[in-house]
Amino acid sequence: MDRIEPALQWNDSPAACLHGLGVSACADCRVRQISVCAALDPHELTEIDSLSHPTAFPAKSTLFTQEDPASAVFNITEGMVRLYKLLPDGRRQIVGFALAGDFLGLALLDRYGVSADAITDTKVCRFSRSAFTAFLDKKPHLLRRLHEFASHELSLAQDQMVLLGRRTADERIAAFLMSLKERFARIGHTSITLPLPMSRQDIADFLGLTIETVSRTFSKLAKSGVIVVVPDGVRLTNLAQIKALATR
Amino acid sequence: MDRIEPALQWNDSPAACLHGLGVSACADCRVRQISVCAALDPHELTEIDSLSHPTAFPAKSTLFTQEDPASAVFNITEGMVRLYKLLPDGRRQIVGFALAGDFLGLALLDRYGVSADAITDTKVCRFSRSAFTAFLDKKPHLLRRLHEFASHELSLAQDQMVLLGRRTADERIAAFLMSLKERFARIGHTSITLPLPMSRQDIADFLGLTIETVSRTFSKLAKSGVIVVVPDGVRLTNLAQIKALATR
DNA sequence: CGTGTAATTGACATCACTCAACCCTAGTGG
DNA sequence: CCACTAGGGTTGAGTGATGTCAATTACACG
Repeated sequence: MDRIEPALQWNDSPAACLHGLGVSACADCRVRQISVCAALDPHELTEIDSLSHPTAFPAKSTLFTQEDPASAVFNITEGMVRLYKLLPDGRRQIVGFALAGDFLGLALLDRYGVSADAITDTKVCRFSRSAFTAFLDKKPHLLRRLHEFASHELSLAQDQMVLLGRRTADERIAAFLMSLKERFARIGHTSITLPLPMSRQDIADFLGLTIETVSRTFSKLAKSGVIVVVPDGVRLTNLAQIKALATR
Repeated sequence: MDRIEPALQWNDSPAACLHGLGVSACADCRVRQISVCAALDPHELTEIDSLSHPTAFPAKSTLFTQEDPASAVFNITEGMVRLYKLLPDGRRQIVGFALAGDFLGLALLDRYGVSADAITDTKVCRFSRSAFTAFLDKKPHLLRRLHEFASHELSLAQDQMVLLGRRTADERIAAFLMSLKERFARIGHTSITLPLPMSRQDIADFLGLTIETVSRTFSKLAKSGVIVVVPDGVRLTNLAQIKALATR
């Protein structure tokens, strides 16, 4: 499932860099077609390849925090990342889960504004922000693609506002499962068994609930036969029902 | 305060168009410096001027709804607009209030995805989406500015997720007042008396609360001397306290 | 001076939260 | 091989912040 060219060895240490090993990552990048890079022609691909620093982050490591100066931007090629904001007293709101094909640092601002941790082992193409923006200045079609990505993010954020402001716990869980399922489908994972690599606490902090409410709601849905809770995931046994809950 | 050139007569009917009356709106546009148009040089300004359809929407009229094909984009020059999403059962989440200088239709998608109503009498520069995107294709620096606007919107949306997911009613109201005050300051209104042209129901639907909770919270803050509720607004008599509540 | 709409206030209900106990699994070390 | 531990997850009992329903007030408008 997670095919990696034998020559393409990813280092386990955080921020390990493969650039300069004679490995052409872009040429056989599995997420190229769905990432921002789809806007680039073969020649441009070799150009950006030379700017790219393939990097691996182990599970639970930090990509950046909300106060960090945004020195780099990231194209996720594998894994899952949580993006979140912390309040001074420790309350946390996860604003999104980023998957393969997603781009971090869209805003191109001086500070990230959100923190990002790898949930699973994660691989990214890292670019220095200055190099990336310089490249961007020469490639309006890439900027256009970046804008489309940002617009899509904004649209997801608006959906999440509806969820957080106006939906019940049941509906939040159902909508979460549906949207995650759709996102996994987009990157080629179409099983009705939905992997949930994040913790219950992560789900709670994404949905504006407590861990206990998340757990109880899973149990309730399981008892009514809509889902089956399995290790590190759920089977969506009654999709119609979940969809009904999610869009109600 | 709301200076209008005498020659620049705005029609009261919805979607009234002034283009072709020999009125050059851009030349003396009050929001040019803070809107997306700040990216344009004088020559480009005359170009976009010829694409612009100055339009007035009376209070309570609809600019567009979430299902509408996005045939136009809008630059708000005056007034206030609510942007919201409706669930099938009528629950509503306001995802933002748009003020002078804000741009509607940033995503450049086929559907708006959100609905927009004028709260006060509102004036906009309307552009057909096809004409605007065609213009955009020739002006990468305008696209860059549009992207900055979208990124800023995304950042606001993330802040709103924190508010909706993790803050108490008191904190939501305080944060709402602070952020609205800052936005009004940006467009030149710096008084400690903050106009609230939207209804309590609008505020409730923005903050994920009920109208009663909004009303009670205003009363509570007023009783503790932090604000004074006045017709169509509030006086922020203890800014430090409000800021403390808002950022806690 | 009535009428209608928005806002406020009060009384009560409820959904989700808090606090606490318990369970399950994986890892560790005897 | 099994006892022990630690961390994450589940479940239960009780509480509380916010929602619901209803009555009252304030204000704008004819």
